[in-house]
Amino acid sequence: MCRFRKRDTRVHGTNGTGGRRRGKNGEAFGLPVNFGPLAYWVGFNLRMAQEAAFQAFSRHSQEIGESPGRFATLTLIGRNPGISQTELSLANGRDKSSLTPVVEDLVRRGLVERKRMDNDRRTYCLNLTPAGKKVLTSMTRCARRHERNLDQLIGERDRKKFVRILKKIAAEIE
Amino acid sequence: MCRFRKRDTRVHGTNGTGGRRRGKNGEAFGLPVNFGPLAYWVGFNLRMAQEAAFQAFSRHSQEIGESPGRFATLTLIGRNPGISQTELSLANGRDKSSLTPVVEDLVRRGLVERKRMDNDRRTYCLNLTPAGKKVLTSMTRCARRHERNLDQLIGERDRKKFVRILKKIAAEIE
DNA sequence: TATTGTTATACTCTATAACTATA
DNA sequence: TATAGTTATAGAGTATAACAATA
Repeated sequence: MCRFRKRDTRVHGTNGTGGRRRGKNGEAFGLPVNFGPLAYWVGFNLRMAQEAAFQAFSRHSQEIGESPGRFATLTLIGRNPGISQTELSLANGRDKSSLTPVVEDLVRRGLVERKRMDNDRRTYCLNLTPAGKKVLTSMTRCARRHERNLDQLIGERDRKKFVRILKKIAAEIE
Repeated sequence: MCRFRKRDTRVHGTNGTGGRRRGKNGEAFGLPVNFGPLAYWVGFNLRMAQEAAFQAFSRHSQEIGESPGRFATLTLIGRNPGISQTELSLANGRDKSSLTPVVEDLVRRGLVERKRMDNDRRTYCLNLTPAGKKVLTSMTRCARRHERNLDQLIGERDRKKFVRILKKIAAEIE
């Protein structure tokens, strides 16, 4: 039988008395969910924060028809003219094969131009087209707005340290 | 023509002189990639840190044959005995349809038991089996190890504030 | 009519391995 | 042999919409 859901009773130990209340038709009354150790663990909260921030940025960037992933790619190409696909894939930590369809899409839409290197015909070098630069500019504007929102939540005083910790985790965890 | 990749020259403005050096066979010499504003933006660093931490935890939890996602699900069921699938999906912010195959898998492997509610035959209530509790225990041990690694990077002094900021982002961004 | 959970389906992002063309 | 990039393919994780059973 499973009529009521027992609440976690670690604090008071009133075994079996604290049921998840439901109406006579079984609907929950919004008894809060117990997250246990997830509530204070870094890993879980890191994931939740990242997902929320990513979704918010997704919504913003949808307005100009690009995805967050495209934004990082365009920025890296813009900042490193002539970068190769392998270098690019190393820079954002993905396999080169994952980059192929992305670059293909950017080329097809006229945002990126791809030329063979003169002295190594295996290698492509990537550059933004004028159209690509324009898209990058508006995505950057969009990202700055997003960053301002984040800054307001974090507070200017803590921001630097916060980013420093994030970098440290990215670089040094295992 | 695209023989050398021009380096971003914002600092010195030596237009065209700083090429990405390559050997005569075209291999790069490890000129560092310029990340531009990505280097200090919260959004990008949040993503990088989360991915690194997630992967590290994935490797740990693979040793006991579970994925990070399963861990959150098991914890929530363990902490909220009798929780329904809809409540569960709300608690970790996914659609209920995404939960179906997960719960199915956990039930099939004997970690979770699923019963219809007496007073609402539409609703399932979920509970851990003894086997499920055992798996949760070893996953929790594994997660605590991971958390200790993160704590070492963050530092005990900054940890609380760091988590507080993460929670704030997750709850309040947009 | 509304809600719980399932199904069918599809999309995004990613990786591995085998391949090609060049070196 | 080794490297740059492509292809074929697969897997994880997610969502939407239509649906059946129940309320």
